[in-house]
Amino acid sequence: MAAMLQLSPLVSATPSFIAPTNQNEPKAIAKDTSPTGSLRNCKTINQVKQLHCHITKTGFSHTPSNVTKLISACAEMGTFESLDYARKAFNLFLEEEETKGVLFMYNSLIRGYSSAGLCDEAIGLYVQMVLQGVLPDKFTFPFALSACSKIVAFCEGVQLHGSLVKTGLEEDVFIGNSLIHFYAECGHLDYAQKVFDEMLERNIVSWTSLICGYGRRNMPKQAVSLFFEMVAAGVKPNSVTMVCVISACAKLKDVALSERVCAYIGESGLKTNMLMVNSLVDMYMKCGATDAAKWLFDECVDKNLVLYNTILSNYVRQGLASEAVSVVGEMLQQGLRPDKVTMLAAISACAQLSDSLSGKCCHGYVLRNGLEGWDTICNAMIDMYMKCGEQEMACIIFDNMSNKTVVSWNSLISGFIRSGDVKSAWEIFNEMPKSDLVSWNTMIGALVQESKFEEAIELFREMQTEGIKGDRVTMVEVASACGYLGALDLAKWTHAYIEKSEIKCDTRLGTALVDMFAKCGDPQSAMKVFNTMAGRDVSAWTAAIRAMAMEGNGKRALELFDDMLKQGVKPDEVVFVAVLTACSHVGLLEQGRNIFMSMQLVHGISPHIVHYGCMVDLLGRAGLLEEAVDLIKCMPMEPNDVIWGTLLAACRTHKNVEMATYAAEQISKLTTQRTGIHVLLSNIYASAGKWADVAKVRLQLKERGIQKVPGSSSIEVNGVIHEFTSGGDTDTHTERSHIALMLQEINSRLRDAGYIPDLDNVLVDVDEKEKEYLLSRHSEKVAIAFGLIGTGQGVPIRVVKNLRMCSDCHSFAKLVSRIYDREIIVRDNNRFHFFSQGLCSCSDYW
DNA sequence: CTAGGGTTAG
Repeated sequence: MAAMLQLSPLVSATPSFIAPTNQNEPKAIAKDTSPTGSLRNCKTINQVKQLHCHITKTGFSHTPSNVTKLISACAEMGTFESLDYARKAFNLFLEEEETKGVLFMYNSLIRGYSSAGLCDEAIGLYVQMVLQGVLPDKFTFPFALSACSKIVAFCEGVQLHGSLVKTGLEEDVFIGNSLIHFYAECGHLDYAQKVFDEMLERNIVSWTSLICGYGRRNMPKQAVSLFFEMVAAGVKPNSVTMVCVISACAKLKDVALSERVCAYIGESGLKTNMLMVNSLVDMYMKCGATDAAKWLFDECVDKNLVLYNTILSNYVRQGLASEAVSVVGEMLQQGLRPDKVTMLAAISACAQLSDSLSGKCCHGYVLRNGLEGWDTICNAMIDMYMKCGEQEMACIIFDNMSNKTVVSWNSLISGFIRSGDVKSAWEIFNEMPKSDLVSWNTMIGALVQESKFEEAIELFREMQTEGIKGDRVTMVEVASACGYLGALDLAKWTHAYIEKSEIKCDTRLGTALVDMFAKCGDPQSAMKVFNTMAGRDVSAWTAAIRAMAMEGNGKRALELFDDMLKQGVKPDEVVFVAVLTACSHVGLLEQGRNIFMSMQLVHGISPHIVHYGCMVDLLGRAGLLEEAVDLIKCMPMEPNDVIWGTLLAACRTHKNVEMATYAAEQISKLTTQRTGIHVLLSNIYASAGKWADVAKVRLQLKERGIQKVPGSSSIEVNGVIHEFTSGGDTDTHTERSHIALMLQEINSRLRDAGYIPDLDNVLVDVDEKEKEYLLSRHSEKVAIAFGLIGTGQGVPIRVVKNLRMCSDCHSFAKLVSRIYDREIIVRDNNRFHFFSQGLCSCSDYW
């Protein structure tokens, strides 16, 4: 403390710390008759210095009253320089004088430091004053507490609370309000509420502080109900209260509730000020009432920078980048200077539009205005350059950052993943000093994107051992991985994990869970999740409809679609794909036709080529190949390889080689072709025994370097996923001899029951014996055999196959389900087959 | 003396 007091040497006439004054400063002294009194009129620190110098020369005495005036003038300015000047004058005074009158100086300085954000200084000064034996008063505590609130200095604030209880000041309403604010800012709403409850006297600030506290701690419901409680208690809100409660409404995204709250603006006769307009615009934007927000915004005559920034950030958040760009234009026209918040939004808009030219303009503006010191700005630029495909530029910014945050690293990682450079992403992920939840989520998401589902789950486990808990985003990725794997036990575990960890299941996660259970062949669980979901949007309904479609329950899928329409959910393109797929899976021909017609006529949605594909599939599967071709011919767009491929698949089902050849000819005219189509065509020729044509197609495949995707089936046994590839990969499996024996046993029991292998399904030209052998090694058969070994009686066998199941395997599974009295569920690449007692849920229509 | 607006990555 002594050292602190000796910071400045004792000076008599002119204080040594007075900097040379700027003679061009407006003269505050000019009309002055009482020199010390005019200190408070000073607008700049140089005026103060000049005046101070002047009155020191003319016999200024360092009386408590004079020094207090000097200090409060400086503290009021709140600049580092003015505070420094005040502090030095104060220290000087402390050395000359006793403690008389020093309390006011402490109060002014603590307030100055606190409002300038120099909170540590403010708290330090409070400590100094107590050590010096100066008793804080009812003004000291609010200043000191506000400093503690700003830097979330919980322990210090609690000590202050303790001391003020001793001084008996806790009944003061200002102090109570400061305590509420302090505890709320520290996240202890329980303590804030307790202070509020125990207050003997409350005013509007008490209510507002608590409402604001709840709102900011993401408890907007409590904030709004406290507001209604306040109104019911007869307390009138003021504009600050309204700003707080409106921002809570924005978080709830509830327009109706917001309107109820806003009714009090009129009722209280409150004049709307700039801050209120701003919070209203923000609220309407966040509630999705963009038109209302824009109307208010346009009505406002003297828009300020913050209002522009509000609408701008919201446009960017909603992905309306071009709207944002036009707002920036308007703003520049009004002569407003973009600040760092504006630039943040502008840079994000450039990122969304992949507009590196405008992005570079923003970059230039940032450099010219010295905004590159803000890490958020640099992070946004990294993201922008990455999204514009300029990795080098992003890396330069990253390398030049002196204060890299975890967001900087994460922006680089996600940028590399987006550009397909997963290797670099991994390097950064492993290299970064501190990874957070977002980093892990990004990497897990990348693995899911790469179809490395087991690795994704593995990384999720690793993340937990690192002590990082998953959130909604993590679980959406994990659920999606489970779905692709078709691993029901893992899926159940994931669902339980979400419930146990109290992860809030929002619409997105709920939808992911419905999809997961559907893909794992558990439509009951899928529907259970769906039925408990709160805000079901069109994608949630789509997931449920798809679940029913995959199960082959076309009727229920259509019922769900009807329910959705009845509940007023607007259908989109995607849901029609699910509904039409459901129709084609069970051959609901008329319903499918009607729904397809209703798309344009009732819902105003023009069918996309995908929807035509669904119709071709529906007609083709039903054997109406001619009608399918007619539909293709009158499509408003050029048919692509998928359309012809769908027709080709139908030709295979109905063994129409002639039309298959026609479809194949059409495909060969197209420049873009998928692998699957060639394989399909060669399979059709193979089934028909046209081995010369098969060879031709195979040669084409080889020439283009296209490889046939090998059939592969997986099955989860005791939490481990076993994968079998068609054509003898069982050799690598540890249970290979068991599986081979089991397959032999199954085949002989099936043969006794009258099973004859359908050799049409073997697509290579070999002798009968060899065909039979190859057929018996289809991956789903191997997986079923392994399932029979590895699981107990009564446990359903669940197999996931990457390709469409062949008809021989289908008959095989039906028979096994009867002879071994087991439920078998096979998910192929687009639907499920539930085998039980010799029958399949698809009634052999698939 | 106490309460209030806009902020990047998954």
